[in-house]
Amino acid sequence: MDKRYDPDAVETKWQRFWEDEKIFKAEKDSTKQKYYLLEMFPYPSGSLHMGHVRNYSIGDVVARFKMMRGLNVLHPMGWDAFGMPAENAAIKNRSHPAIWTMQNIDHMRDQLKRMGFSYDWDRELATCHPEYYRWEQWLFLRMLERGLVYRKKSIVNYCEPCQTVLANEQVEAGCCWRCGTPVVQREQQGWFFKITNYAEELLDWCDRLTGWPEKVLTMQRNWIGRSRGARIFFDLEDGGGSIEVFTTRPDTLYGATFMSLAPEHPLCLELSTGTPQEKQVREFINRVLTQDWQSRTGEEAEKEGVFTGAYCVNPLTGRRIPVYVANFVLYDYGTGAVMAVPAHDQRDFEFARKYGLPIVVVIQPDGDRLDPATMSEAYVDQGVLVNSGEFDGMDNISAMGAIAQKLASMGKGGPTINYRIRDWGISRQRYWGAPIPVIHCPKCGVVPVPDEALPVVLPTDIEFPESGRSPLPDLDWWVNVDCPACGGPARRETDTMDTFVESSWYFDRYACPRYNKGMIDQDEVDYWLPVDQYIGGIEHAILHLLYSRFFTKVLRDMGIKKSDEPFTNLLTQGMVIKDGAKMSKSKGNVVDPEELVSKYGADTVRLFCLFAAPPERDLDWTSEGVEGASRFLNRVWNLIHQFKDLRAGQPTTTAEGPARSIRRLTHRTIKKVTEDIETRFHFNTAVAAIMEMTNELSRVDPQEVQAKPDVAAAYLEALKAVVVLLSPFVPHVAEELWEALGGRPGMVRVPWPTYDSALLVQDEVLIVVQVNGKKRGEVIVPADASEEVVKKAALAASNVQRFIEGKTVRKAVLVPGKLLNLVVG
RNA sequence: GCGAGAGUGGCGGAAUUUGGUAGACGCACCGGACUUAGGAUCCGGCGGGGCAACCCAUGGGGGUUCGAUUCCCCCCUCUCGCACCA
Repeated sequence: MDKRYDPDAVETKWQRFWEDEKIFKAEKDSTKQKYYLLEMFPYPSGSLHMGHVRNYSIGDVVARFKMMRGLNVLHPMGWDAFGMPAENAAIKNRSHPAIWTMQNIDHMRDQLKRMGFSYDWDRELATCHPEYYRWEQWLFLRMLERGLVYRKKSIVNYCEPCQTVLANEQVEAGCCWRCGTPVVQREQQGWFFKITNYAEELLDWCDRLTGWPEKVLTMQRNWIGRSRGARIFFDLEDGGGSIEVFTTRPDTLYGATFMSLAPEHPLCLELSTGTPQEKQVREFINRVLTQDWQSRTGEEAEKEGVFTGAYCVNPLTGRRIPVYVANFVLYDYGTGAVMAVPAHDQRDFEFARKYGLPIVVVIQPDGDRLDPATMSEAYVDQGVLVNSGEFDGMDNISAMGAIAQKLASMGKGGPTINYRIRDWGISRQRYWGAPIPVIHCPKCGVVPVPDEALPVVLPTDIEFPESGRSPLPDLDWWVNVDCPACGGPARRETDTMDTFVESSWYFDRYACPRYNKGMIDQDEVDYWLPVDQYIGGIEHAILHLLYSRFFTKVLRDMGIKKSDEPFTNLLTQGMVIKDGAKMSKSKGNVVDPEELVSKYGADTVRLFCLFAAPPERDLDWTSEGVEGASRFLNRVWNLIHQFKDLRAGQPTTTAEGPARSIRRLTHRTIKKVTEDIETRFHFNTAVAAIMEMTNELSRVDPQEVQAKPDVAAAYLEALKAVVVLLSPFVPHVAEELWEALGGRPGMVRVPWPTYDSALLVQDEVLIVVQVNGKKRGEVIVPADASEEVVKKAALAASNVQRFIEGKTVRKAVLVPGKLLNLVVG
């Protein structure tokens, strides 16, 4: 394979070598600094797409680079193997989700291997394997013991086509994150993880995740949504308890003139039942609750409501205020009830105007007097309190605290912090997922499956029903069990866990994938975790990344993991675009990686992915660009083969001349490539620098290389550098060329080159001469020339003279080694 | 509406970290060489205007500076995220 570059032969050869030699096997070694590099594991959908190839190519550069830097690198791969597409495919092909999944895994594993990624395949795991999810079930039971799991009846998001409940995080703009169908609300029993217990910590740590993109942190902060305010109890007029509200504006309490409840709020019906309002309230609630999400919350949605017939009492004014049901109040947020202050909240203002409710101004802006009768919108800014009893005259910011304190002393509420984040609903009425390990006993209630009975294996000996409905509830032999507590007849839980549960801790399991004495081998996890660099798509900015952070904190608090956070650094890569749109089957613009690899080889495909754009940006796919990458590799191949028999000693040159220029080029490029990879992940500019270097090397006269020993030595050093610098990007062809140059196979064991800064300095430098900031000439001066010397040379340049003729040089600004600006006037 | 990011040749993108020759590298295109042939390869050109000296040019407008793609202010456009959050 000497003459022509044959990617297929080269790649097969080296992939076999890496596998045979177990080059990428990672082992704990406390004497070495570890580096845990992780890319988000794929869902085994059938075959690799370009997004995967890009993600994993980026990761592979980092992995190989860190290996060459001498770090002990853990770079694992596995499968996010539970999930709905498997069920859909099973229905379509009259097959079984497990078979479909396993076939896909086999195919995609081959594809990954064909790409030459540096994974330690001995650590491969699949989340649908009972030996994986048994520990997830084990953790579920521990969380249950610690009160971090609970079951409740609640109004949940339900996706009809997917026939399952969705967590809040899994609803995007009112639609299912997976299939895009609008979700409907449903009341249902389900299991929840108490992520709200960690809301505060999850938020606080956002400030300490300095290795994460600000964009992702902002999204997480908004999702958690902390707001400072007060809780306030409004007693119901007719005895019978009170309505609790949360408000960020306790300073406006004296202006609260009515109360608004979310239609889902149980009090709506409770309060109206038996009153003349009952019928109207029922009709209103029914209408709102059956409305789809779009029309209820869309921009044009009008604020509407109905009086419930009940009154409650403003705790500070003692005034009775009517209780309304209002369509714009969210049951999910705060307490599902809002004190309405029409003068100082735009929604309440509109609502009050519509239904003729009183508007009381309690905040007056500086130098203005608001009049409820003439106001055209709510006043929401700062001001001084009026109509507020003892608080009159106080600025509203101070009043927030003062009023909250007053409420606390009255036992009617007090200062509080509210979070937007809800608990994580993990129940899924689906088959292809990890069974929730509990048993329902008519006598004992919910009984945990005993640890020794784990795993609760998902029965695979089933006929998958065409309806798509989970077969589990109908599997009598599986469902009917003896209660572990009383021994009486009982039923298994038939909900399975949200598949995001599996992906919330797989990175821990990679540290000890075959450990069978527990979920986590602490020694291994303490050594490898946290993940030093995580790489994946931005689409997981909230879901997966937030859940994983939560799990890490739970495991830490259980004492089985030390890290506070799972991922120290996060890189979110852009999408792969073609013809201006994301690659998708429906758009018909998909490019199949497998076809490309068989046409050009994996190295070319990898190189293009890395060269065409920096990782965080979208990558515009062009077939011409791939051709370009392929051409470059051919040029490198030919260049190396032209000189592979060159024999030369160690380069030692220091005197100016061709050898010195070549060495300067080499060391300049080493510096550039190293910095681009290490500090910025700017692989596109790193590759560009190597291209520039090879371009310059091919311009050197081969006869001169052969004839002069010092040039030959410098040239050989340069060629080796090109190959080494390229090796993280295009590892197969690099190994082949390295071997041709007499190097030992296994380039990740070759130390990454360092540059000699002494070689970067030049004896003579080019100084750009500007006159009044515009370039007027260049001069070459000795590198150590004084300002006087440079100035003299500059003034002597003929073009410069034209621009200063007849004028005085008022000032000269010298940027050493670069530029001289003459200010004339 | 709010928040974040981005606007540079025909295209993808450099230079923004530290203000210092704008357009690296690649693609496309044009010309040439080799050739029976070239869609292979190699060499050269390639922001716009001008014969040239030069002038203009980094979304638009202002500002700071000897000097601004880079810093500051205003505006426009695009992308992404959130969107009645009380």
